[in-house]
Parts: sequence; structure tokens; C-alpha cells
Amino acid sequence: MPRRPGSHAAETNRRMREAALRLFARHGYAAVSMRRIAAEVGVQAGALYSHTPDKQTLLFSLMQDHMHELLAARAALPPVRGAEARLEQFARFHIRFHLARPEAVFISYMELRNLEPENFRVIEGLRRDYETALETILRDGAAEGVFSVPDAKIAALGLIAMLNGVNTWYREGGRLTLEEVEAIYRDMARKAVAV
Amino acid sequence: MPRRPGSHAAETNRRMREAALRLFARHGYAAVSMRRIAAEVGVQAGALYSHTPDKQTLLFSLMQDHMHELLAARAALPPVRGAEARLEQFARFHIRFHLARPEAVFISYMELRNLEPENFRVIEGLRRDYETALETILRDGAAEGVFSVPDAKIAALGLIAMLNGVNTWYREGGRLTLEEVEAIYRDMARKAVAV
DNA sequence: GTCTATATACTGATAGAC
DNA sequence: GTCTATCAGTATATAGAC
Repeated sequence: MPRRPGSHAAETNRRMREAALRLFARHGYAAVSMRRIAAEVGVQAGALYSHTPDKQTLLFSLMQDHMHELLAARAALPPVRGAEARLEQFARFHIRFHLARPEAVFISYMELRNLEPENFRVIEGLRRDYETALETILRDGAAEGVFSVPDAKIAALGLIAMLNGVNTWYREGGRLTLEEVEAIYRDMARKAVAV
Repeated sequence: MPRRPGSHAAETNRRMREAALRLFARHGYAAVSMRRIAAEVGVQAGALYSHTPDKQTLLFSLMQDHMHELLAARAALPPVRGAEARLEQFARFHIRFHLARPEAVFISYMELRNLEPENFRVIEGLRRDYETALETILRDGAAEGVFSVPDAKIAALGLIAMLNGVNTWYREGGRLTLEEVEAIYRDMARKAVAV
């Protein structure tokens, strides 16, 4: 597959998204210029517009990809029986998935307000789909009599918020291993909704 | 107290901080210009610099005030006996205090990355003081034998993250009253660290 | 696809009149 | 304390050469 000089479309696109993800996460969407992203990629600012129609679409695309990956990965989990086991699986999956891509997670939460209304609506819908998955587990558990949750929706949001919190402080090589963190939060989540 | 025309120092200062709080919360620090804040206040951009040395100091001041208020309000809580009662008091206080000022809460979390290093250090110190208060409750409860927490620091961060989550969805006049929300989260927090 | 150059608009902050 | 005017820098995005 010969390449003409100055033609590295796929590679430049990948590097642009990678740089944007890192810079948006670190400094915020509004604080990062297209020039700065371009500098990280090693091209001039104008060249980025061959890979994204504008800055807003770049942000939206990063967030949408993250949410799609999240939903696909969850849907691909092996089926388990019983609400308790499903909750433990969810907690473990959530922590592991989110700790593996802290920048995408950070952006997908922090930059919601910088999405144009239509884009915001799309991302919010994907987020709600994910929340509903946990809500269903809690509802089933309540029906089975193994969980005690006065409001499954609120409980789901509470658990997700707690699990998300891991991303704000966990650093690889820190005091606790990933397995220890998973165990601690899985237990807290389980107990929080227990009868 | 007669006022010369064009001299409304205290009032303009108050309005500037109020506008900055609202605009920073809604659009983000980096996305809000001094001109836009000035427009909300009803003065020209240059006039703001009689009330703050620069934009960064304005942000820092808003965050610092919020954290001082938080710590002062918590310190003023009536003393209660027993780790369980103290935890319930903390949860109730946290939710009520944070829901009463969503914009300051939002900014104090989201705009940390836009603080200059020295300012960041100060705010982080205040935040850690608050987290330590809850950590102490959990540690005491573990010593009393009423809580089961393998790591008090991690548990405190987890509970605070869960409680903070309320701010992302609670709206006055919604499906649940403030009292119901408090009760749900207080119970989840209590159970999460129970033996 | 990337470059240079540029249009147009906005940014934080300051100077000096009143 | 607020105004007008302005400096110097930067922003997003586009046009046309290669």
C-alpha cells in the first residue's frame, strides 16, 4: 500500500483524536485551541479540518465513541444468574472499564455543557441507556427480595456516582491494587442496596 | 449614607461574583469572558478590574469562599454521640448544603484544573480537610465496631462521591422531596459501611 | 492531505478622562 | 468607580497553492 508524501490520513486522524482527548481532559474543551491540538499532532491547524468539520464535532465524536464502547462492552459481558451476581459483575466491569480510559470518562462527564443542544441530547440518551441497565438489576433484585431499594432509579444513580468517584483518586502503582479497589467498592455497592 | 453617582462598589462586587458564579457553572471558566460577566452586571469590562485583580483570582475567590463556608457550616453542627448518628448527620448535612448551592459546588469540582498551581493547592487542602472529617467518623465507627470499612479513606471518598451525585439530577419540585432524597441517600450511606 | 496566508472576531488586561 | 479606547495576542475557520 504505497503512500504519497504528505498523505497519512488514517494516522493523522488517529493522532488528532488522541491529542484532543488528552488535551480536552487536561485543560478543558474551551481552553484548548485547534492550533494546540495541531501542534501535538505535528501539522498546521488548517490540516485538522480535513479530519473533522469543526471543533464541536470533534468533541462530540470523542464522547459518542466512548459511550458506544461502554455500552458495547457491557452488552458483551457473559450472562450471570441472580441480581446479586449481576450487581457484582456490573460494579467490577464499571470500575475496570472506567479506570482503563480516565480521559474519555472525564471528558464525557465534564464537557457535557460544551455540547450543542442536539449533540447533548444524543450523549444523554446513551448515558441513560447505561444507567437503565443498572436500574434493571436493582429492580430485579428488589423483586427477588435480595435488594432493598425504595427507588431503583435513584439508587442506580447513587451507585454509579460512587463508582465513578474511583477515577478521581486511583493511580496505578498507588497504595491499593486494582483488585483491592474493585473489592472495596463492590462490597460497598452490594451492602448499600442490601436488605 | 449618600452615594456618589457611579459609585456602587459593594453592590457591583456582589453582582460580579454572582454573575461569574452562574456563568462559570453554566459554560465553564475558560468559555466565559470578562466582557460577558460585565454585561450581566451592567458595566463595561474594564470596570470589573476595580473589584478583582484578574479573572483567575475571581475564580479562586469563589471557590475558596465556598470551601470556607462548607467547613464552617460543618464545624457548627451540633455535637452528636456515636459514629452511626454522626454519619447520618454528615450525610444529611452534606446533601442539604450542596443542594442549596449547586453552582458553587459545580465550579469547585469542575474548575479545579483551571486553577493556577498555588491556588489549586489551597483548594485541595480545604477539600481534604472536609474529607478527613468523614474519614474520622468512619474510623471511629470501625473502632466502635458499628462500621465495617477495610479502608476508611477510600470509603469516605466513595460516600462523598455518592452524595455529590445528588447534585447532578435533583431538581426542586421533581418526583422526590428533599426529605425523601436525604432519607434514601442516608440509608444507602449507612448500609454501605455497615457490618 | 497539508501547507501558507488570511478573514473576522474575540480575548484579558491597561491607560487616562471624568 | 466607571467610562471609552486600545494594545497585543489568540480564536475558529476558510482559500488557494502544491
